[in-house]
Amino acid sequence: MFAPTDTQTIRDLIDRLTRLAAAEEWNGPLNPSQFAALSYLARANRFSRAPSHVADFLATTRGTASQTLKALARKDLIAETRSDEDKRSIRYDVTPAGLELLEDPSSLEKVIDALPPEVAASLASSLKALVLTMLHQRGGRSFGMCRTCCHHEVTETGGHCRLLNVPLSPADAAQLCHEHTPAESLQP
Amino acid sequence: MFAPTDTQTIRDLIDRLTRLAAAEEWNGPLNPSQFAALSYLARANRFSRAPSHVADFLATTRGTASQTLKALARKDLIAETRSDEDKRSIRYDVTPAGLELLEDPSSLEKVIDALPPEVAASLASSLKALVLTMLHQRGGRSFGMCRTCCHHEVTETGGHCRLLNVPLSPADAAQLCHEHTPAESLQP
DNA sequence: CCTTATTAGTAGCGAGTCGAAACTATTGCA
DNA sequence: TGCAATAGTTTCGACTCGCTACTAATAAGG
Repeated sequence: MFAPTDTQTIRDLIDRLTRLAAAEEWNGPLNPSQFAALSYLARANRFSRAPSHVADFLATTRGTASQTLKALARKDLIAETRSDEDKRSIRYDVTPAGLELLEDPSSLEKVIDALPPEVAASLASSLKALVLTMLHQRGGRSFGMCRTCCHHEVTETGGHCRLLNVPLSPADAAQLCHEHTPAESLQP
Repeated sequence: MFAPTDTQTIRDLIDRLTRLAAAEEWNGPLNPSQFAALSYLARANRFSRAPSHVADFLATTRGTASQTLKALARKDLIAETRSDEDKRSIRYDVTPAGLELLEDPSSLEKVIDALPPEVAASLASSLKALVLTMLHQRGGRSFGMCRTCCHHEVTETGGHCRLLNVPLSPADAAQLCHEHTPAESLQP
């Protein structure tokens, strides 16, 4: 009487997990959206910290992202920097106060931490596959790390991005980029 | 140079998956919360369809659940029934229109459907473990099916709930119950 | 009995999400 | 030079969400 794993079951588990995390989480003064935006900014490289990039990452609109970022800026967790080359664009950097807030793990993170490593690895790869498929369907960007990007090139000093034509430090190469394109395509 | 699967990575994937689904999803006129509530009501047994049960399941407050249910009732997707035994309590049943709405799968469900069965099974069991641990921490209920409950008893006519002392049809035993307590505890 | 919790559900408040549309400023293109 | 595309913001309306205060019904204890 083994039911084949129900699609709805998985959908439901993901939904409940997110809700449970959201109910418990509220990292300090932040709601889930604000936390997700802050967490993204802390991991994105300097070319990927504009409102439109945050909107892309969070799968929302620029308008909504703009509001969320303004809320974070009001709390001094991020600071805006206007670009010189393109006077339209803005970059939001995480302040020390923001980084501090990101340090303590949420209850969900603690629970994930307790998973056996091989279970965690398998879970991560399944979820990654789902996310990539969803992204592929909606034409969204993958936002991976530069070192897994097809535009990334390893040099003797560190790395180099062929697309933006800029040198990348090892720290840079471990950050998320909005131009990221996986080096290996989905069907190998 | 294999990074051990990062806790934050998994947290982030779950979050992104939910956001992608939420952005795409919007089943008809429903937002994710309303859809989750409707989906729950369709799967819950007749003892588990009150606002407080929905609140428990969605890990929110009774106030919020009440509003969400009122919104669904305004759209004639659920109908309220007042109890005779306890004049305080209300039960919301899904209407034919509500059931119809639940039929077409969301884009996330389609993507999950495409997973190889063994991957889906492993994913489901990992997620289930995470959800159960989170629930255990916050003292929440598991909302499983009667047939996996420690109060459930198999009889010749179908099943029986020792807790509520009521007979259960096979269909009943496959629904979610707010009194559900797993037959096997977490540490066997 | 009668008083006093306790429980079930609701209303209202304030902050915030979210999509959509309208709007400014800047840049790019032809 | 002009027009379209782009970056970001603002405003609107519907809704979520936690919170507090509230009503009504039930349960418990004297």
